[in-house]
Amino acid sequence: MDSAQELIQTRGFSAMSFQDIAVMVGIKKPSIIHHFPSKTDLGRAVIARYHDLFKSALVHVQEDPEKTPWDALEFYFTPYLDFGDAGNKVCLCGALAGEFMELGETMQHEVQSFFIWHEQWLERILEAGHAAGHFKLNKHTSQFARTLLSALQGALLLKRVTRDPKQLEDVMQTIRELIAPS
Amino acid sequence: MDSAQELIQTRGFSAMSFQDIAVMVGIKKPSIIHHFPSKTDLGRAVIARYHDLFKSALVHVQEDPEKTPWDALEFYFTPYLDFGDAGNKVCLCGALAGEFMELGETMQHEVQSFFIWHEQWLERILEAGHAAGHFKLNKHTSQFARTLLSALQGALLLKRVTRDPKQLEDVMQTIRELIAPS
DNA sequence: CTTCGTCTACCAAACGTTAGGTAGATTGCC
DNA sequence: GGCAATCTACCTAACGTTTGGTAGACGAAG
Repeated sequence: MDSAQELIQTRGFSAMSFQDIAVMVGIKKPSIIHHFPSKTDLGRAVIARYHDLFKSALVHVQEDPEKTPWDALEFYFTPYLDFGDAGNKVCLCGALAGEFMELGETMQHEVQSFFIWHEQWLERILEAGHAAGHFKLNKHTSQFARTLLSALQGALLLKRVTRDPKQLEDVMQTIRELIAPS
Repeated sequence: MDSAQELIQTRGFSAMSFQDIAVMVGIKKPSIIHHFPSKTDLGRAVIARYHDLFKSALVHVQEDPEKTPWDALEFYFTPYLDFGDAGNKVCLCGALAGEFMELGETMQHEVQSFFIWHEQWLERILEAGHAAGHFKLNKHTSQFARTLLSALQGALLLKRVTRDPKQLEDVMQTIRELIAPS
């Protein structure tokens, strides 16, 4: 599943094959199919694992009373920054969004849930930070959460294309300045 | 080329095949290869045409003395809005960015040029609007241009995934409010 | 003795690409 | 004007490879 996820993030779901994974893991193709009977099954499993990982990490930092909403937001950025070790990895679901119409209903649903959950998490964090006076925001919290998520996903794609790590850092810094109380 | 572009925007470059195009156009597969000897050739041609279309349209509105920077920015949004007629089309280069590592050097360069040019165009418009007092901006025009482009590309992807046209409208409205002078 | 993970050996379908050829329009030359 | 060479767009047929997926055998472990 690690190999599958990496292949999706770097080359895309359509371009990923059982054979590619087999070579990376060191076993033969049918052995992989034994565990994931279809490509869709493998895709679903990878997305579900990815989603759960984010969920537990984000909920954890959100419920920690010692963490400010700023900490939560910075923590939200870090996994995206960490993708930078390879430099050519984007968010798993960002990659899948690019070939969304090719995914089949079940996987489409899973990607959709990922983004909807993320949008709502961001909105909650923003609202909590606003209520506590940490963030400066107008009333349209939901729209701003959408913009933030969009910008982050777009920045990851553009970072890979332009080969400029600053692409992501600039976007993050811009967001920080936009919500920092004057 | 119209069919090829539509297929890339909806299903992705890897998933697009000569056969698909052949069926849409009504001729046979090798006849298409007669015009575009390789899949890469076809891809390059489609990107170049797309890039030129944007370039001429954007430069035109930029140089029109009767148009304010606001008009230019709104005009910049419209082609992205027009993709909405199908509802499941994203920016051509946004789709290609998702499978960037699978594209081969020549196509990678073409996609890269597209985004770099766009980023610079946006920066010029923002700076002109700022100088003329139409926009409210801090000094980091380049970073904001990057954020704007990222948000736009991300919003197009998310719109298709969430099946919510408001996804794009919300992002556009947020951007307008951010740079509108108080 | 059954279950599990892996294997070899296949399959049909689709892929990008090549080869060889046909019909019709265009062009240069007498 | 007539004629041959060339070009263009398309065709059928097949190439070798890769795809997702299947069937059945093997050894190890409980």
